Amino acid sequence: MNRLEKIYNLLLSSYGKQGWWPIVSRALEPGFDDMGYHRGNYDYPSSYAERFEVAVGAILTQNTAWKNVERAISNLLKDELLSPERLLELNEKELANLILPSGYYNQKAKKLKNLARFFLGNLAVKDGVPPLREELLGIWGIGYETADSILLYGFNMPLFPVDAYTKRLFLRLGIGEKVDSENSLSQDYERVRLYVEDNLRADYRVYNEFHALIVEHSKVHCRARPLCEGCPLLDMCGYRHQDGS
DNA sequence: TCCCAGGGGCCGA
DNA sequence: TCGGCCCATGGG
Repeated sequence: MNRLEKIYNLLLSSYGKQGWWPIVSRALEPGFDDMGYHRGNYDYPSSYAERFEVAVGAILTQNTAWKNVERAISNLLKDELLSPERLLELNEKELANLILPSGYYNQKAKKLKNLARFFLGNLAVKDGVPPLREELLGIWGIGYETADSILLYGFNMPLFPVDAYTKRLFLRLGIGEKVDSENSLSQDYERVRLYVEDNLRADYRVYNEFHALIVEHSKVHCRARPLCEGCPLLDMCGYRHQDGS
């Protein structure tokens, strides 16, 4: 077992399966909890509408707490606006107003419009065929992490999204040669992504859980101001924590 | 009051 | 290429 597999197993046994990606439109349905997290079924998303919802969420959650994203998505669902066709019928101001709780609403309104145009213009996506990563990256408003999140969580492609949490965690664990910055640089991004994909089984369910587990771990223990007491990775972490433990 | 949150684009050096 | 800045609401 390599180091990354060990970390994965420790996080999984500590926090359990995370049930990502939450599908707000299915909250409280059988197999989903009140937030839309599934209960161990990786066959979701299973429809065009659900894949689009994942992609919308991936944009709305950029540098934003999911709770606020949930509010924005609920606003769209309430008026049955969560489809490429309906989103494009809105003008940017109307859309911005609906997604206001997610922050950056003017930028994100533009991004969602671009996303909707892409979904409408790509017939294969309608049948569940994943778009090319390069296609997504060509859309204004979709960067590396958002593209990989859409492909992993929306289309079950084995790509590992690298977020700020991952870089911070790896930095503290001393993983990787030159993960020396918490800033998002494209070279750093690809280096970390390939490192994970080279060291974990190429299984979308593994990447799904690992990314979600890192987010959870980063909220509970490996926060900006770390809470090292009780950290499941403490034994293998070289980070000098300041809580005296 | 300040920090942080499941980033990305733009611009000047 | 890179560093700095902008975008913005909401919770702790």
